[in-house]
Amino acid sequence: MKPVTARCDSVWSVATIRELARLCGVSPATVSRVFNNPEVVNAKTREQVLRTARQIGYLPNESARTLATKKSFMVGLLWDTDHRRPGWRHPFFQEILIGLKTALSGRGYHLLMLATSGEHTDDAYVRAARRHNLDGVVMIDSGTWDPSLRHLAESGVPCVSLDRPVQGPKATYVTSDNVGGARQAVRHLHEQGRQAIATITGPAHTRPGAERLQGYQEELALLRLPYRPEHVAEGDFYVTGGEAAMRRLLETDERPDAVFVAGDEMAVGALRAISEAGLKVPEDIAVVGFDDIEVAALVPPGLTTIAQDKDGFGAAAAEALVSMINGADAPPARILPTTLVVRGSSTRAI
Amino acid sequence: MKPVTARCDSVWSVATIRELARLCGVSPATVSRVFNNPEVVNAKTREQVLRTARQIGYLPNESARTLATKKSFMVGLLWDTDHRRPGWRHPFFQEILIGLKTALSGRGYHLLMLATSGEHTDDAYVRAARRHNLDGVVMIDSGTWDPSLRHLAESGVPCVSLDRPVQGPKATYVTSDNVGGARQAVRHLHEQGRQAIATITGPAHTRPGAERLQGYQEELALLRLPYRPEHVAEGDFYVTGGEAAMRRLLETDERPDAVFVAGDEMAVGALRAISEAGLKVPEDIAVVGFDDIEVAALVPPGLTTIAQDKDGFGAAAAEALVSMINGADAPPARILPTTLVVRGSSTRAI
DNA sequence: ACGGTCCATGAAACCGGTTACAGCGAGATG
DNA sequence: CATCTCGCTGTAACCGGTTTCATGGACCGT
Repeated sequence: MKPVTARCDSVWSVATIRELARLCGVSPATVSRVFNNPEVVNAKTREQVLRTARQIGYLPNESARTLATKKSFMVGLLWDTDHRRPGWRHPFFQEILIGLKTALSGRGYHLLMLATSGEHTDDAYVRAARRHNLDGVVMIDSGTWDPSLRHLAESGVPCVSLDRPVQGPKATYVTSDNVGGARQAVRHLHEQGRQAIATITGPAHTRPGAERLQGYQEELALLRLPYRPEHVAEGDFYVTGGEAAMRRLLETDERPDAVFVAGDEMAVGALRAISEAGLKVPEDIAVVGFDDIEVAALVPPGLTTIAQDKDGFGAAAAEALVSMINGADAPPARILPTTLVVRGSSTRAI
Repeated sequence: MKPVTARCDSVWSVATIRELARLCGVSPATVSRVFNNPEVVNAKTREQVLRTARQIGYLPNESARTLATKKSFMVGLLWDTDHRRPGWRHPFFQEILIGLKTALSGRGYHLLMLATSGEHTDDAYVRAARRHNLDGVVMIDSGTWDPSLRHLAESGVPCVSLDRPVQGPKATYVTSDNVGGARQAVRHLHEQGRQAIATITGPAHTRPGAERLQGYQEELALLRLPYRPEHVAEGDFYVTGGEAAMRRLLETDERPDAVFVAGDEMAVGALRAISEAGLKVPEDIAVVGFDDIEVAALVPPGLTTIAQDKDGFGAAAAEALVSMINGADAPPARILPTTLVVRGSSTRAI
């Protein structure tokens, strides 16, 4: 009998481990073992405990468990609150987020998006991480965040950064081969017969921005194409910045016949500026972007772009994090290869 | 003096409340009060405790705190693992996620994305919520998830669902005025002089899908336009589904001169199908979408659409959740108004 | 000098798990 | 039969906070 679960709130019958132990006539320790170390407990006892647990709806309390073991199985997601710079608000990172969550999930880790409760000290995130017993932390490039990042890297909390280099005993990063990708882009444009290849860059203080510019310059040199500073315009990684930058490029003395844009969002802006100027893509100007976010495929005539391995980001981050959590030293940085995706914006015929 | 922070691992000096209490010559209880109930403790003691806390880098352990208080200040995010249906993977929900996180953050709540550790029972989420002492839960429409949802609504955990109706003592939902929005769309098309207005719907088993279809039908009736079943094609809320649906519409005996598409992603697909068929938007066929996700503004000729109040979703959800957490009964459902955003796809001249 | 408030604090139990260590009984071994 | 192993289980301390309740002292009015 004992229909303890009389009321509809049966679900809320808060059963503790001692309660369950009492019902089974064993000690709490044994119950604990049933869940954490099943093989050491006698098969019959084990079955009975499991059965009873199911009956009364016993669920271990994770807070208590974390308190005792110091493992939370949670990874913190550092969310830049400065919405003006490319943070999680950027479509690229939104697409990454999914992959990251999936990869972590697969390894049994939860993802905690911390409330950045107003306090904006350098160590706000380290503090948050420690308060919550986070097993690890993921953060993305955030321009001027260095102090925060350094604190984290030094704190000993396993930490992987996306796109921004960081090294420490328990800190590493994953990024795309930005230099190589940019070179692919320029080479492709050159192979299409373009000669005056301009570029729209990301903000100079961001790592991807700087590296993609570097790749652009390197490949120009290799191809023995002239480097013209007036053919370099800085954007902000978003549509409007790309549009403005393109307008500036169109006003230069010698109009470019191609432009490598260091981000798809900006590239979409560039397309718009070009069409507003009454010019055609790719006939008058060929465009190659970077990222391969969803819009790239959707905007006519189809944006040729350097695709980043977005699922790879999440997977690599999760893998590095978990290995560090399990005691390993920080693995070397992962530089993910990029691939050229050819669409209409750089080729006459699709 | 006292450069306690000699070693780099100073940050890791795990200070407990008893340690801090000892250093200050007070009891743990007092220290606890300093942080939770500052006004009841003597000003001098308080200052001293705070100072010492800063010196030794004391941080309260949230797990211990949660264990004792049963409040975690965490809200769970239910993440549909079934990637075939419109879940968090859909751009619309990605845009919502930002707002939700921000709104919750502002109220001091963290957002926990739970690992759905393989177990696919109806009550998996209730169990997860209880294990982690979640203060509340947010979930999105997920088609066939009803059992899960019901479990949650009955469990007593404060819970707000996005887009899918649910009612319970601690459960409510927020959604857009899908019927009204659809009617706005149809009316707009009619005002542009269109007569044969078709529609591409979301999957019939989704709530927004059904409601937008209903709005379409209602407005047709009101305008005394004929309702033709062959002018209704079902999509999947994604680009490819919209494209396929549009192709079917183009094959009907009487070709429509306008189409209301119940989602921007699908609308983009529709645009593509139309252009592939050698037709022009808006000259031959006018298109109105739903959602106003980012691409809507980017894809030529600009997608006229029914905008959902994305920030409103997050804000309303957070508000409802927090009020329930604080003891209030479930507030009534919030139906957010939609607004018509006119772009090139429905008007000859922008 | 005395009883009553009020303020500030401390002692100790409690939240719900984990785990080091000790103990016990059964079977194997000499 | 004594002893040793081994498999299984229980005791109790511990994780790091919170909170109830009791208490001690300062201050007040009479």
